Amino acid sequence: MTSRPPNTKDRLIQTAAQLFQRSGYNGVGLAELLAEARTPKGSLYHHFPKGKPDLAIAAASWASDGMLTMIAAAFDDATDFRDGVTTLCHKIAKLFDTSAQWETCPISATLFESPCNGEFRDHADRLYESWIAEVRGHAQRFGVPDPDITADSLFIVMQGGWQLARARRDSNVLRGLPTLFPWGAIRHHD
Amino acid sequence: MTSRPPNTKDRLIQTAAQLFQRSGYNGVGLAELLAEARTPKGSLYHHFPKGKPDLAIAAASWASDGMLTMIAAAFDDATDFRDGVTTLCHKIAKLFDTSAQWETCPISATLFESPCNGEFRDHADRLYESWIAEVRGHAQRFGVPDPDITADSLFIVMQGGWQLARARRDSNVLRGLPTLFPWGAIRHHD
DNA sequence: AACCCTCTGGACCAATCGGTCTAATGCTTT
DNA sequence: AAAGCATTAGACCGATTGGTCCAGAGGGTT
Repeated sequence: MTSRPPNTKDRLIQTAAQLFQRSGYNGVGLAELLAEARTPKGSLYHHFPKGKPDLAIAAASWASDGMLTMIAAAFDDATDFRDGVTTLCHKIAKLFDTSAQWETCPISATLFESPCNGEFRDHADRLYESWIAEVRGHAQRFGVPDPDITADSLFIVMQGGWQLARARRDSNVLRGLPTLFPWGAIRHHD
Repeated sequence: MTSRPPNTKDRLIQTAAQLFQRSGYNGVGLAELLAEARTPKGSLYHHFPKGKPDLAIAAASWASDGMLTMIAAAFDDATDFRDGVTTLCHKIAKLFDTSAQWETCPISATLFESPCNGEFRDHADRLYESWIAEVRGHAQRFGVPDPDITADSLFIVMQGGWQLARARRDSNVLRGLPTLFPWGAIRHHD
């Protein structure tokens, strides 16, 4: 795991991301969160004046950045696009094994059961779209026939794969995803 | 939507399923739930002695049954397996349009952020597995080459597809899933 | 030293949480 | 009619929720 950052704000963000991913936005109380981060309540409302919602946005963004760099790392070292997909799936399978195996997608857990649905939803959409855009870029770079559909498909398969892996408690579901990925069948739908 | 059942217990189950799907298990208070179901608190604890967790299990089971009959209906009227997949995707796209478009998979929303993770998790796994088993049965009936992988794949693609559809607020993502589904590429992974 | 501003520490708050308990209300069976 | 059980109704409870507020600690700058 990442070591505990000395910076109070970052410590809040990271423990929030961690706890929200485990129990969801509404499943984590400020008391638990502050205890875990070893931070008094005053600091929270200094760094995040709007309180819990503010912190949730920041935590989701931080988690999203982690995923972005993981995607980038997988495709930067790849010989072709398919190779990148395979390493990404294995990286995520490892992440699945490392983390508690009942965790949800951090974005979904943090932002998709909010009280103020509007802002949270928009932010979640933007974060997801940034993942897809990152993949799409690499697909284009490797000359994949249909980068848009390809990037969407990878997102779909990874999200669903994580869900099934969690239900089965088996990270091999994730490792098997490249086999399932529709390499030949990619084409536009109306 | 389904009309409000006169039976108090069923009314509790159905409104619970509805609200949990919208806001998650921890996002719904008993006060809101009871008000929506027009039921006093005593009735809840009469029908569900263990309270909220009990009700959540029942609500998830009820929602799961709905999905099972939807799957069965899609494949019973189908000429072949692919046809069944297509109608199922269209049915779910319709469901997506009808329901509020920020809802999660009912099982996941109800059971995956619980306090008592053990029992909830096991129940969620069983419900998901029943969906997959239903699909697998139809795949076998239609002579699909690899029923296990096929059923798993459909689950993965639908779960991920729902997620992307929600992010994009576009049910056509779900309607396009059959195109994406790996019809030719299906084979075993080690 | 005096000042300023960022940040921390935690007491305190109303509101809501899930849950318990008991009285009253039916409906059924004798 | 009387008894008995299933169900409803809601007052009430301690614990916890997210949030406010302010006193003071800490570190620079002058």
